[in-house]
Amino acid sequence: MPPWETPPDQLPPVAAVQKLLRALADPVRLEMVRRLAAHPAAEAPCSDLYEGLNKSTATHHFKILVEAGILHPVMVGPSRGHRLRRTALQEAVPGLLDALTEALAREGR
Amino acid sequence: MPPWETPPDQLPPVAAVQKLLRALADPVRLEMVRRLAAHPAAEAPCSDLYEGLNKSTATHHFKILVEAGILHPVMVGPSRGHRLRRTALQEAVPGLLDALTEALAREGR
DNA sequence: CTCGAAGTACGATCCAGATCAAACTTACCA
DNA sequence: TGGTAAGTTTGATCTGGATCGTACTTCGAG
Repeated sequence: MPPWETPPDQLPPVAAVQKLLRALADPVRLEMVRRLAAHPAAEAPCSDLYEGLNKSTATHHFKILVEAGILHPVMVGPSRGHRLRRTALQEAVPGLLDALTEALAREGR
Repeated sequence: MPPWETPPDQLPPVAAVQKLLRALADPVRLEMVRRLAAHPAAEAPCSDLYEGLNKSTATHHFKILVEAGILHPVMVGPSRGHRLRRTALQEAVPGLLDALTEALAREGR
């Protein structure tokens, strides 16, 4: 979907709470976000963020996360990837991302 | 489902993050929780928490919220109702409920 | 004891969305 | 200039879960 890399100013706005929750409520997508959040750069190529999934299914999930304003599609080195929109999320729903990642960590994930 | 009122010690445990998100990701249920959170006593009869819904559909949603550990079925005055399990939730996923209610309030809801 | 109001249980329907396979696109590398 | 690796697109399928109507339960008021 990104011809090269989407300019940060024409990214979709972070969605409303309800849509955010919908996006995060899927186990596959939650895991994607968890891995990105764990990543130091909060940035990774697509294939690092899932396993045991058809590629087209992964694309489907990425699209939902991007449209919810959670991920930013970027180029990571040679291949495509995504960046977690930490500050935008923090602005939209302060504390949400932290609450989730901490709780997931405590669950042993 | 409650013969009279469920003893607090045999309530279902608060579910894992993923299941919590699933429970909250539905517009009807999110609104139910929002109204309860807004309520001073965090407690209300069923029918105060939704509108324009078939009663059996409402029961369905309540069941999901109870099984996720978000609500506690109780007697509110003469009729049945639910209480928001604030402290249990705060223990399980600190900050989540606050983050959501604040963001919803800022959305104008 | 019956009536009505408030929820619950059950069964049926219906649709969003999760999944996959296959074909196509792009970019990099030999 | 192929070839391969990584994603995307498209189209099809299938299932979880949201919804409703109807019947049943329970409680309080008369």
